[in-house]
Amino acid sequence: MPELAEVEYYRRKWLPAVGRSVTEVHVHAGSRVFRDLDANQLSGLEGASLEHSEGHGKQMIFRFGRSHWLGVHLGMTGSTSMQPVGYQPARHDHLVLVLKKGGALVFTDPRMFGRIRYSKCPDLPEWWRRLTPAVTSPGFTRARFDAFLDRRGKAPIKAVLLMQEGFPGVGNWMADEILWRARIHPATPAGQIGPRKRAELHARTVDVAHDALRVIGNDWSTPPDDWLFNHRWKDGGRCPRSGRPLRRAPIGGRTTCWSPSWQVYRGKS
DNA sequence: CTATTTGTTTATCC
DNA sequence: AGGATAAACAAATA
Repeated sequence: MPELAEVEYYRRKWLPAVGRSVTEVHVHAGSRVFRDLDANQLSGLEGASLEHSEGHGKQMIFRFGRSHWLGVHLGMTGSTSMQPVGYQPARHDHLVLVLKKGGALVFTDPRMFGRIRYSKCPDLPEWWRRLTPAVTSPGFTRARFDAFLDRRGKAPIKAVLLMQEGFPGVGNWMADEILWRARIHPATPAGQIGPRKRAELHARTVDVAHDALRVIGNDWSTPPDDWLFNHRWKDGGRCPRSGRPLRRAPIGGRTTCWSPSWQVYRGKS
């Protein structure tokens, strides 16, 4: 479920706990969400208080005390929540941080594609520092964008937009929305897109990220009907711009929705 | 029972 | 060697 804006929405769920300390750590040890991490290490959070948090693409990081870093990735079905006093962990809760003045921070994920990271170190951990520039940051330059597209020149642009090292936070619906706004056919090989269309694609990527954060990131509002978003999963859905039927098919390994009458550009020029 | 899912990693193919 | 693609992961839902 979560892409850039949904991740921001969930990250905020834990922010009311800033300044409060952890009294107990409950883990579902051995759960896939911990991967190579020994979940027992998380007991290091006991006694530390939540101090700071950042989001980046689909990743979030929470600092406890001065040197405890907790990373959360929601995968496909993960979510974070803050629960009231006396909360009883549910079946798919993998991490529960009980807070000193009551309540708990919870990470839940039925499918376990999500991931919890933990590091104890003075500075930002390596897995956070190596992230590439956010699409909403000044570091997301045309030069970097061009180099990335050229390097993945044979892959369909839809697949390239989903690559987190180039477009952190972009997921399936955002990629479709970006391509629809830029009027580029999703199967277009990335290297076949000419400079004018690249400028369009770069700009629309930034727009969709900002729009998604504004609309979904705060309170998960429903986007307006002039986005592709509201039409993409409906059978018989129509393009808000051309009024013609939308199409769905797997491209780049993922179900893709586009407007054949609107997204006519297929490369070159 | 089958097909679907807004994600990532690994294996395999080219 | 490095990029492209498919499979695997696991569970809920339609």
